[in-house]
Amino acid sequence: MEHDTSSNADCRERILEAAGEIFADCGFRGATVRKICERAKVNVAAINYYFGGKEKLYAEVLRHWHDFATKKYPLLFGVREDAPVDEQLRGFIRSFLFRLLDKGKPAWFGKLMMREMTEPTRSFERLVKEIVRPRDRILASIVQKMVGTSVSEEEIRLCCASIIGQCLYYYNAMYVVTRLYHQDVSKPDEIERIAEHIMQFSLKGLEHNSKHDEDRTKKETESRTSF
Amino acid sequence: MEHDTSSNADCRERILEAAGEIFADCGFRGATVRKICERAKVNVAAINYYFGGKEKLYAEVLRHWHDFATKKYPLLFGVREDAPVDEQLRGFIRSFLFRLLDKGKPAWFGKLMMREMTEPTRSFERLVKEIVRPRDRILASIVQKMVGTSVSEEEIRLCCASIIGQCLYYYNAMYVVTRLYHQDVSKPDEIERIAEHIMQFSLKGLEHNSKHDEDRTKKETESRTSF
DNA sequence: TACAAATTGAAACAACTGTTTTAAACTGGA
DNA sequence: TCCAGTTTAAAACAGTTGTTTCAATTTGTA
Repeated sequence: MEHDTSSNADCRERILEAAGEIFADCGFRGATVRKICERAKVNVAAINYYFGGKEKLYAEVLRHWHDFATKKYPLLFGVREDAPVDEQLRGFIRSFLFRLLDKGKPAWFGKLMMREMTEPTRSFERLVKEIVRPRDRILASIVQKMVGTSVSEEEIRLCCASIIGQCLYYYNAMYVVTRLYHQDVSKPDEIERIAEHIMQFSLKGLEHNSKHDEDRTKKETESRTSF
Repeated sequence: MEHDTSSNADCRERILEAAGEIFADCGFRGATVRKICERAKVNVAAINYYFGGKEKLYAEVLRHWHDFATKKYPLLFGVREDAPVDEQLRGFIRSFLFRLLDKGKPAWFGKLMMREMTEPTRSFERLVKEIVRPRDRILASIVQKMVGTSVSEEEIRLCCASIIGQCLYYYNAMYVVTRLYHQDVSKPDEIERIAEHIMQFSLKGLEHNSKHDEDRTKKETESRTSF
């Protein structure tokens, strides 16, 4: 029979589960097929049999756990698109943080994405096109609504970067935060507190731009690349 | 002769140079002794002869390039400790960004540090104690001066995280920024622009927290806007 | 010059990598 | 029951890893 997309749920599922954890923990290169197979309790040949190789398994893992993450934490955390922009931004930040910091399966995809950003594999291009860019567009449109139309494209990009950067920090520097402050950033209460701080910090950061735009337009017009 | 700390400058130096680049590019696990030796134009046995193994070489590389980075980009970018706190913060941000984004050797240590944070090696503990914690203390004291004494330790930590997070973003998401906006974040002009944005964004973010402190009009007159 | 120590070079080592092979075990329909 | 087709299992494969061995070469010094 065809062993392409959706048969042999048992073994296949077990491999996807084990691979999700191992890839998230060790990265693509650091994860070994033997480690994955041991955790999934299957023979080393199973990965090649079901997925056709380590790389194709990795691509499947990305797909599988992205669906899972999207289902558990929608992009705006359930906030409706016609809600006040402030609420939309808060939803975005909370979703982004929970996807990265929540314990276990929900965070697997976030970790994989993070690894793709710092050391891309062959899946990078697809991920940027299908996942990063759409999300970036949504955040940019939220920011745009908050700062007004007189702010340049580039400054909106910088503001988006400031927001995303604050969120990513808690994942990237997780070991440091733990070591330095003995703070567990994966507890839901803590995530909520962090989210609210980033929300308030960014609200003020954005407000600045919306009031000052006329002073700085002369400096930025040179490098404006609108589409 | 003793081949312990500072002899055989030629071969040793060449290995440190090559290893700095390869480790920064590929990480500890990703870098192979053969790749390093090939670039350094030495035999594969040289690393074990001069440093006693890959791991000890790595520790030496961290030491060596940290000294280099500190010399080229001091912690506050040359701003004196008695300068206005705003200037100190600006110096800190510029130093942090240039250390990460500047091209070639100056960035090697920043990249190695970043890798240590996301996937620690045996050098992690020492780096946190000797480098991360002191730097964190300096930033915290700057932030403390800016927001006043009535702000809790935890809120200062959150603010420091927001500042560092914004800086780290441009390194961690470098591939994404390049792909998404075709923007080269390693050009000095661009780094300066990013630094100034983070400076302004953070100034407002901090101001929010110190809203209840009234006595802070002396050094920030240039950037007072809303409220 | 002579000689012991330091350095280099090529080959080999054992451990580990992803993948393939080969055969045995299982499965479900005739 | 039988038996093709599917799935599992163990072993082996070729390639790479960090490290070691050991002889050849270079170096410093008396």
